[in-house]
Amino acid sequence: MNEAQTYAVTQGKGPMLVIAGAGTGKTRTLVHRVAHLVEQGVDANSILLLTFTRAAASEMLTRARELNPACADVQGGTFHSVAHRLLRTYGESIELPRSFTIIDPADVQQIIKGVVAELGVKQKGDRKFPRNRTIADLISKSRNLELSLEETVFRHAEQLAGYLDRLERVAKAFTQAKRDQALVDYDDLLFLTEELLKTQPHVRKELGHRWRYILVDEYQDTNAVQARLLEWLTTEHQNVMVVGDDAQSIYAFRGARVENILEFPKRFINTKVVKLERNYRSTQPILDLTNEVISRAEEGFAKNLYTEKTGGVRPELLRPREQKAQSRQVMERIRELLDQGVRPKEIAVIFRAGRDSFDLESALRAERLPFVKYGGINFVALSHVKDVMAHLRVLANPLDFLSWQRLLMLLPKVGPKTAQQIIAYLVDLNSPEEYGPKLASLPQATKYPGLKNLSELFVSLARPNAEPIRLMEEVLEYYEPICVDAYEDYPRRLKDLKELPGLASQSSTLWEFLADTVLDPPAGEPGEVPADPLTLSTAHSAKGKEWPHLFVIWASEGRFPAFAAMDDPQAVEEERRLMYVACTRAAKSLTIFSPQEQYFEGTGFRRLDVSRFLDDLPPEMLKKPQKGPIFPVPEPSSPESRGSMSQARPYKVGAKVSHQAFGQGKVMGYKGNDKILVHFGSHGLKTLMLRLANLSSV
DNA sequence: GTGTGGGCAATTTTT
DNA sequence: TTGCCCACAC
Ligand SMILES: Nc1ncnc2c1ncn2[C@@H]1O[C@H](COP(=O)(O)OP(=O)(O)OP(=O)(O)O)[C@@H](O)[C@H]1O
Repeated sequence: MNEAQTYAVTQGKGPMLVIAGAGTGKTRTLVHRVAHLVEQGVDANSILLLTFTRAAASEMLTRARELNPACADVQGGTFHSVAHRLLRTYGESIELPRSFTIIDPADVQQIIKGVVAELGVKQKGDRKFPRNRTIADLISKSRNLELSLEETVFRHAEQLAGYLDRLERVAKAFTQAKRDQALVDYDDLLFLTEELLKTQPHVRKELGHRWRYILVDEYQDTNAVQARLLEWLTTEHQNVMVVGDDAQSIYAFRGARVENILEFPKRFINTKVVKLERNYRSTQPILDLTNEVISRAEEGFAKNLYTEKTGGVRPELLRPREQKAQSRQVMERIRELLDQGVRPKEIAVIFRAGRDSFDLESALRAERLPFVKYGGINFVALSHVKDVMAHLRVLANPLDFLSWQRLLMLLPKVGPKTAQQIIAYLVDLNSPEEYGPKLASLPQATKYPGLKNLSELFVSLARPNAEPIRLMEEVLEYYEPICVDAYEDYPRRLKDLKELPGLASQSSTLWEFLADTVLDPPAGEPGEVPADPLTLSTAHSAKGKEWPHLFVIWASEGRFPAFAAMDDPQAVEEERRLMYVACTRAAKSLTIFSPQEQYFEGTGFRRLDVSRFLDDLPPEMLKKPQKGPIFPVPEPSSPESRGSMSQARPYKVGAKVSHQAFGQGKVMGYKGNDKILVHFGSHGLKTLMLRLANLSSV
């Protein structure tokens, strides 16, 4: 710990703000402070650590425990998960039903869909009517920004202004539908908790006593209601430490307010402000690049990070012709690193959007290189997984008609109408013991034989204290035949379902399991968790992490920044910060790929420029492919003809050449037309793709 | 009312 | 590649 870090770690009571750039040890300081407090005799139970993801919380707590085993009892989680726990305990005092369940964005969209149909606000053939997803995002945005829907539409979706009155009706009906079914969405968790703390002084007091120290990581990405929650939780003692970096604020799109961190000292009087400037993560060449990237932001961030690490390689920009060539080149570079003895765990590939890695994923699978992927679609959003979860959700919440509808429609000959008719009989259900008998005695029971099986399932599921894994096993046994019937591609889906018991076994109660799957969806693809995988991650999901060797792909205009962001200057600035976050994850090497072309349905290939965030950087900061046709050998015009064009053998056998990673070596020969054999003193004989190696003569 | 197949558009980021 | 709408057959 350096001096500034030590100061932050050892400060006594009162508010503190650590605001500093990437890799300066903010998170580490937070962890050490937790351990320090415990060392000083603070009860671990009375410390609350709030983080951006639950994974971050458990990682930090693990690190704290390594410093001091007594940290095991420190409380941690996201704002959402802590809010959930509070509502489970105290929710009844604000008239929240005990049986409330949390819904995910897909459920929200389902409810919106139902509401739109019910209100009849969408005219037939109206092509411009916003998608359910768009409406859901808009409503959430207006809540998080705490603006009226009108204001939100006006600012962020002007093209929908004509639908405003209808959208308002949809929003209202959506709120009512949630209330009727005791459903709580992500935003509700925060706002209901605020209501709880605001209206229930005894709860506030109790919590003020329970949590004497509150620490928050990534504070730049919190929204207005989260900041208020923090104030409510700390009114009693003001022992609050927040850390963050305004230059890394990347969630404004969902209502995060960078003002939270900037104005923290105003909200908490006598705040001690700590700034850190020494970077412990990256080499100087990487910092030179990232400092430059962020210095070009409109806000003019004054970041001046330095390191005492010496040496390091210059970040490099490569311009593959298109997606396939990009994947090939990334694979090639990864192979080189692995050949040098780098572990896959030390390598990550970062990109803007979840789908940006699809092509690379197939390449990795073909080469049997194991990887984990963070970001993009998640496992619990798969429709067959949701089918299964619906059966468990109604066990917890009898009023969850959304789930009833879903599971009823799985029965043969039951569609939306029949499901609604059946649901009309289910409204007075109170507890799972009643489900089986009720379903069996339904007037529709004879006409729809599926109801009998369902009834039997619920008879055996009606065990209030059963472990989630047991319940899961029963539901799966029931559901698997349905899955086979319902989906053409059932083998793949059955394979996914096999992962569910494992997931369920990690929670000890049904409530916990349901909340966990929604609040902490398992990352990436289900199944085998490889021992030493490469990491693929969206830039958002990479926040707060680091890897020795980093590749950023699709750094081209239209992809990063995304087309969708390009006509809103504020969105472009957020993309810039996102690029900064991406690049600052690198410790030792940073290689950026910017494909020159992208294929569009219909119009074919279109040229893409280098991302504006990286354009015009001096070659001292970013090594670029040489311009001009001579060298490196141009990409073949189509993947099929690969190799056949590179006739050039630019180095004589025996010539001395230099390579970015391997240093100096001697050309030993060629392999085919596109591979060169070079002997490097320290690294031995290497076969390199001529096109990618970027050798230079010495 | 339910099930199915064709056509067509859209596709950022996440607790 | 998915997901949604629509028209049509049972
Ligand atoms: N005083 C120190 N001595 C040695 N290593 C340190 C020190 N402080 C931080 N580090 C290391 O620097 C790296 C970055 O630290 P950390 O993740 O805490 O930074 P951060 O400020 O939270 O970064 P970011 O904002 O980019 O997420 C980590 O590998 C950490 O172990």
